[in-house]
Amino acid sequence: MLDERKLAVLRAVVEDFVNTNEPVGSRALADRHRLGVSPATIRNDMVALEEDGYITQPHTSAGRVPTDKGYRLFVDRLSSVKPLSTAERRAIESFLTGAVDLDEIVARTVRLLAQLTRQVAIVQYPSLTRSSVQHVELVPLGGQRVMMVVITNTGRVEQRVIDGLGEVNETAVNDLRAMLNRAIAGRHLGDVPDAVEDLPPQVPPEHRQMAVAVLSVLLESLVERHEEKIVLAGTANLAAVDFAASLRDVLEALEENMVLIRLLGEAKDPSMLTVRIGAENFHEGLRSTSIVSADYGVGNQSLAKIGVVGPTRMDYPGTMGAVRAVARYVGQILAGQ
Amino acid sequence: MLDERKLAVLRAVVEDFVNTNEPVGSRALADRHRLGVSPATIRNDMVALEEDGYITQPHTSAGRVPTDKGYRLFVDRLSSVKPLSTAERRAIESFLTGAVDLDEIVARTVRLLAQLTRQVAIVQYPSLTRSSVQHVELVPLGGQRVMMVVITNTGRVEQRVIDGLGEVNETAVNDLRAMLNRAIAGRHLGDVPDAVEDLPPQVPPEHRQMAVAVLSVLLESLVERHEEKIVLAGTANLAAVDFAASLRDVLEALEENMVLIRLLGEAKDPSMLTVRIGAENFHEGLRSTSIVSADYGVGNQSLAKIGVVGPTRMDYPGTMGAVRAVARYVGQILAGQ
DNA sequence: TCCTGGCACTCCGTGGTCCTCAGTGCTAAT
DNA sequence: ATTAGCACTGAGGACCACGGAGTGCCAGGA
Repeated sequence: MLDERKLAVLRAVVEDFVNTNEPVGSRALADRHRLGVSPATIRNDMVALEEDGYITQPHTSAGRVPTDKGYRLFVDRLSSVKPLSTAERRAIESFLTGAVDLDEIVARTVRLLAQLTRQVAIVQYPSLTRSSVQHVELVPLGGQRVMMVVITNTGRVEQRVIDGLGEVNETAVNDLRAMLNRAIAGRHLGDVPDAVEDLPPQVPPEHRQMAVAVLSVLLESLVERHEEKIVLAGTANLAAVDFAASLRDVLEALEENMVLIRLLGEAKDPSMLTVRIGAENFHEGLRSTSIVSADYGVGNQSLAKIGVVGPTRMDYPGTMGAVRAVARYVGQILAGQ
Repeated sequence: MLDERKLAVLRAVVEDFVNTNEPVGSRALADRHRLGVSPATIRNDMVALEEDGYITQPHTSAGRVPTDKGYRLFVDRLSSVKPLSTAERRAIESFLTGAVDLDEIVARTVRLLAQLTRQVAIVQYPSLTRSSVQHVELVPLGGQRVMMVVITNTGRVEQRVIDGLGEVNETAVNDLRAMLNRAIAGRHLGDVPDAVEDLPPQVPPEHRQMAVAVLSVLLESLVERHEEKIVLAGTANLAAVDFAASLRDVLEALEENMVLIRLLGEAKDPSMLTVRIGAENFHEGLRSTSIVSADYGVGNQSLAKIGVVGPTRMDYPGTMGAVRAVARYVGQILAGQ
């Protein structure tokens, strides 16, 4: 059905269209790529490709444009991830080193990725679930309130004020803190529920109410808010593109954190590059965009995702290379913390 | 020079242009507004207004459009802040109540403001400088590291890891923590430098190095990062507007936090509404936008600013009303925390 | 003195026509 | 199977005419 040459034609169509943003015709193709055949032959191949739905014509006497299906084939079989230039690698390193805390690492990463790809970059904060507890701090705030601060090994800090505990006794708080840390320091957050299960009976009855309240907030804060935090950069790069959908729809989608989280979350193969093209995205406003995403983490433990959103007409090999490289570097930086 | 009627004409021009986004002519003005004079008279007034630079013509046979100077006069003398409808007030309340922590208050506020004004909203986190210390926590992390967590009365939490302290002695940390809290709990952050000045001599010599290191990081974290944090929402609303400058430039400016901070910071009259129109903004990309900003705070203590960015052609009275109302509500919410 | 109706003028935007041109599909020849 | 040749198609640009909105100016009236 699709012989070697037809595939070469498809590849050429994708590459040219990405470069020029104009429908590409058989003559231009024969000129720019050494396909070794005449425009007429290319035309015949194009008819076949169009029948199979890989390319399409905006109107009768125009050149061809890849369809989502065409891009999909291109990404899967016709291209390879483009490694970064050494200049780009150096840029990454100088950009990411010197960040003092997690917030800054994330902020720099997202800006770096936006700059490298000239598109919109998304970085998700390291998931709490997969990291482990470094320390739990309980601070009596006066009145009936206690502030709980959970510090993870990825440098993330989660804080919550717990109210309505009845009388807060300072030594009771100290005891509870010590007990908590003994039970869960060093554990993966996923293991925390099991680890604290049998704590309440060990607390003297007069403070048990407080202990239960603190534990329930602790557990709640681990499950509830774990993967919510996301950062964007490079939205200005969208202004240069003309979308089939209105720019407004795209910007609106990007402001919905829940949408982005789902987008990143839908990776097929963890720890691999994932590419979702055009209508493969469930969200209306993102029907004419593609998303390239990857996991990052420490060792082979995935902590969260990063990704890039751009027009379906994007430089897939280059974008994939940038996303992969940045994901790796961030992992290294986090490991070094 | 500018009699009552000319001012009325200017007001009418601004209002109509904001509504229709089309140059407004003398006939349309005479029809829509009860000015009590004929189009010819209005034309004469328009000539005067144009000579004084308040309005201008895109081309010879077109209607008039307000200039920045025209908007300025309109805002200063010809309009009043428009109070919100009761429906809008109710929306604010239901939107802001139920937020559990500072992050959520800020996030909800910025989205609320974007929604009310249908423009881009900016909210600055409450300044550390003007709030006071609730508690300082020091947590030994093992090795030579200590984590410092400063909790303020506005619910903000500032954390820092301090490294390279030499041997970290647990009791020394406990002593230092107690001493620190005695010295600065309840104080305004601005007073902290004075309050800790005479602490080092009170620390036993063998732990003095650690104490000095902790103090210097504490002071540094108060001055350095105090007003950096800013949140945006509603950029999608920009897509509907056509700017003189390219949309890209505007989006780029909005991504530069430092620019936004300066913009908000340049309020003339603290605790009042500030409006900066078009070229009054120092930043290139924002020459065709206006910014309406206001302080918010608890009592008469200003903590930070909120603002709205939109085209110079914006509904000033409505926007000002929304900004003022939201600023007040946020203040109340923060006070209740 | 100020306002107004009338009038000639200007220029934008629209719609129609024509033409060019890139690109196609088809057919016949190699 | 490939290619050259050719007729056909539709988008887009140039050109033009025209209607309409809006102006500036002037002369007459309150």
